[in-house]
Amino acid sequence: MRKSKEAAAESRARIVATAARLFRAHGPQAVSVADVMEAAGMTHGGFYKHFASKDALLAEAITAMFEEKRPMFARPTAAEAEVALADYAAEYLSMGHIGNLEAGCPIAGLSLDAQRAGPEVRRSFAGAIEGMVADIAVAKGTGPEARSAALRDMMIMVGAIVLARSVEDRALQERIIETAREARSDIG
Amino acid sequence: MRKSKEAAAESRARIVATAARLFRAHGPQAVSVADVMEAAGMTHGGFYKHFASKDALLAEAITAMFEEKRPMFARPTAAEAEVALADYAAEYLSMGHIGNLEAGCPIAGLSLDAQRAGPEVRRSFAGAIEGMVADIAVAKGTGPEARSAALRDMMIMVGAIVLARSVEDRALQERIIETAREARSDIG
DNA sequence: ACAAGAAGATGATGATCATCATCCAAATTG
DNA sequence: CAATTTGGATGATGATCATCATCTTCTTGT
Repeated sequence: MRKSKEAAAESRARIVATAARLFRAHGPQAVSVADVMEAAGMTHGGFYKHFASKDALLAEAITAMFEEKRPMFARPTAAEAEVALADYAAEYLSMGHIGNLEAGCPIAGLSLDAQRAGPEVRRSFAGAIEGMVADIAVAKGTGPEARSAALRDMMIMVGAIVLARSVEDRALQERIIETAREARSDIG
Repeated sequence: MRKSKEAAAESRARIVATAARLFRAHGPQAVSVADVMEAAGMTHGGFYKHFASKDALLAEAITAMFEEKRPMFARPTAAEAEVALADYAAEYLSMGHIGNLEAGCPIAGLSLDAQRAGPEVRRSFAGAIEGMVADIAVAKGTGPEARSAALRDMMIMVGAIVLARSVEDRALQERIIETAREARSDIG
């Protein structure tokens, strides 16, 4: 049955939000279009009324994931950005994040899949990361130095979560997290 | 037709080596058993004479990937290990590595897939990483400090490659590589 | 109010795949 | 050298999936 314009837009948003969770949790290849639609409370049939392809949904879901994170660290001034980033890093480098595939960092959880996907997906991923670098650089001051400092932070955080998730020993995971926190503050 | 004992062992090894390349390059889900067998010069039929399942092959391929890398950094003494690790890091943090999915670092190229796979695969991945941490710690001296230093190196290297591959701008990739090199030497 | 159109449901379709059953020929074994 | 294995080939099988066609029911522009 037909839905009103707002109801349809709501459906569409629900599909994207659901996909953002499921794709991160299990990987896009392991989640079917029907899975997403069912988790969003619909049947598979309506999908192509909203999206041109599964890849198109993935591209949108990726954008949504990054936009969901952005308020946590993006601030207009260096002083505010520095505080926000510190909070974000504290939450990022935590055992909770390791277990939280579903709502965790898309770089740590989806980057390999994005790299292997079509150009549409790759571009949406790359664009989001480039925006994130710029946002984080605000916390690091001005000039090219700030950009490098932002990259340094990001690679430590992403590397730590990827590494920690790959390991099974909980004590080692904690050690990795702790080491990453120290590395971040050692470098400044 | 039946093959001699050595010929069969050679076939098996070729399957593992081929899988190690293909799985890294395209992801295990995107590579079928038939793809691997064909690339190894056989038809799909013989596969289950060698392996219990696709996951069993993936687990073995993962072990093989790590063993292939081990000679590049593992050394018995701290002095030798330090030199070998420096060489390895120089090659690791390079543009060539970014483009070389097929023979690159399995942590940077396959960790998400391993995390999502069955327990057999996860265990083989986790075990290999734990061994690698121990090997790299040799270059960092003794005690728990060495282990942390090894982890710090690893997360920077893995994070840098994951991040660089996710981005499309070549100049930014180079900046990421360069930043990672500096971060490694800043920390020591 | 009515005609046109769109959201979403139901139900194909064609492809791909992991795994299994069989068969064949060469290699072991005794 | 005969009997028996066994590596590998050929060819199902059953499942899953992305995508499409069609139908129904409601919304919306007129």
